[in-house]
Amino acid sequence: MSGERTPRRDDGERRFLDAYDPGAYAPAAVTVDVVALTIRAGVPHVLLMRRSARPQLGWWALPGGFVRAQDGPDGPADPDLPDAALRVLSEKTPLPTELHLEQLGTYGALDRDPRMRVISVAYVLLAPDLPDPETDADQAAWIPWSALGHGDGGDRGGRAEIDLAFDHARIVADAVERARSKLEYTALATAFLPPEFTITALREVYEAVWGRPLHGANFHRKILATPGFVEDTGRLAERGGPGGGRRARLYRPGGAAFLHPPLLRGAQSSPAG
Amino acid sequence: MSGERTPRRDDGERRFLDAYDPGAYAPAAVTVDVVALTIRAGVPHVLLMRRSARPQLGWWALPGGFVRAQDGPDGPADPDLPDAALRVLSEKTPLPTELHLEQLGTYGALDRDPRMRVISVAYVLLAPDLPDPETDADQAAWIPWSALGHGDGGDRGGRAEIDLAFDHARIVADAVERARSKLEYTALATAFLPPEFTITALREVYEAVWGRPLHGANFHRKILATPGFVEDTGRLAERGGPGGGRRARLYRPGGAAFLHPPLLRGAQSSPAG
DNA sequence: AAGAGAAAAACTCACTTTGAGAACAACTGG
DNA sequence: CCAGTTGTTCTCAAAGTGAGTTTTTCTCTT
Repeated sequence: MSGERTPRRDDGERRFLDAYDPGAYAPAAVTVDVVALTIRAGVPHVLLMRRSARPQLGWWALPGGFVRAQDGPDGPADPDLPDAALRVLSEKTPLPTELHLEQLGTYGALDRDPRMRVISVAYVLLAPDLPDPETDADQAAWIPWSALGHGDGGDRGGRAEIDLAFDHARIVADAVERARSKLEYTALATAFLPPEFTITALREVYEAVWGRPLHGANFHRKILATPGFVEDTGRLAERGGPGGGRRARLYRPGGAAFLHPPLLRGAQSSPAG
Repeated sequence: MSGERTPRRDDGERRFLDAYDPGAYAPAAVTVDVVALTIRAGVPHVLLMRRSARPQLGWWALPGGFVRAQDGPDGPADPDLPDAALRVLSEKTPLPTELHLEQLGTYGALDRDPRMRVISVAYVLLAPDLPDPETDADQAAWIPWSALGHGDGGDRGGRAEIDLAFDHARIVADAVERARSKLEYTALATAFLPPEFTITALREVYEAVWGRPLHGANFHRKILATPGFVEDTGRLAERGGPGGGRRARLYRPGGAAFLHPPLLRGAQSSPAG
């Protein structure tokens, strides 16, 4: 059992905490930045905002803001970092009901913000096609990855057309790589889709994120052979394709979080020779 | 090209920065905690320290400390977070020349430290068998994972004998899971070994971290078939096993960071039937 | 020096998974 | 009804994996 070598909190502890002065340390500003990813018409996009304040006024940047460490005039403290990420993002764009949020990493280089030492905790949000942000008109927009230099799967030679503020280009690059590799080992691709979807729609998510075509028949076989990835609803899509075609079966996400075995991007290749 | 929609820094920017007051935000304390992992005699260990200050005086905890946001009386500012992690750890134990350091995640729940809002950036450090910390005698020690409830590969039913301070048990659990999954997809196992090693030593790393035996012959075949995992030195180990046995070939880490295809823990199974 | 036992490395074989393409089924639009 | 399109199933060769056996080369003992 526990407890023998691990003392419990006692009166001395309580007295210490009452007398503690939280001002006696070198502080830093802590922010959260959110890399919101979605897929629109088969093309992966990231949500960016034009900075409306200095520094780097007018540059494209990730939505973000300061973590509320304590209760204050702006509102109550953020209970945890994911709460801060969702709060900050919801202040800029409406949030979908279904979403996946995960921590990406924390960036804290001395010179990453010219104002002061800023430690930024970055989050990745995956969501089905979201409405255009209605707040602030063209101050926020969904930008295709390709405009940031992440066009193809290997990021080979892609040059960015848009420069981002601070070190946000690096953060977006890390988020894109995170999404690409997570699709290999987890069932996360369904986070980009509505509650019910076809295998073809699922394949198009993989193709969009990885930036290359997959073999439809093999993909189909693999998905159905992976336990817990998808679950058959028993129903069919309303219509076939616009130019004809069989109606596709509808699936919903299965319970599995991880894929065993994984769906490797290095292995599966294009149908075109 | 860039620049058309992205204004460059101008005089207004410079004037803004000169007038900026860094005190006008709600601060939080930022710390780094390091989960140092190594393998001693086939058993994975983590470096823990007994807290010598309140709160939770006397409890086992991860080595850590405050990030130096700016230059101050204690020393110069940490240029980046990894620098802070290495500085903090080197203050408590000698560092090896070869090591792997990667960010694990950031923990910032409101109540994780009773003193104040503390945002902690956790790092994982993998290193070959390190000497015992000589500073402070029994204030720091290498503790086997099993004492923390991470004995077997699946963490099924393992109960911790040692409770950790704050949320450090959770951080260690995340680090252990990170190490276990990284061994599947990367060549990181060599970070636990000296510059030259045998395939058997490499297999023992996997067995220690995953907590289960692997099939030696298949492991051998798989390692040699994975391009860039290891590189033959052409030399042999000094001696065979203590009770006889062929001398093993010596390898060094290959250039590859990722394994294609991966070495899955779910797939490979024990030789005993 | 010879032989028993031990460890590393190579080999065998059945089974599974994968890549590539062909075939079949079910639909749309004319 | 027909041509074209899309979803689904099937086939087959190649590659990879799990399990066990065999061969090689050591150490230790007698």
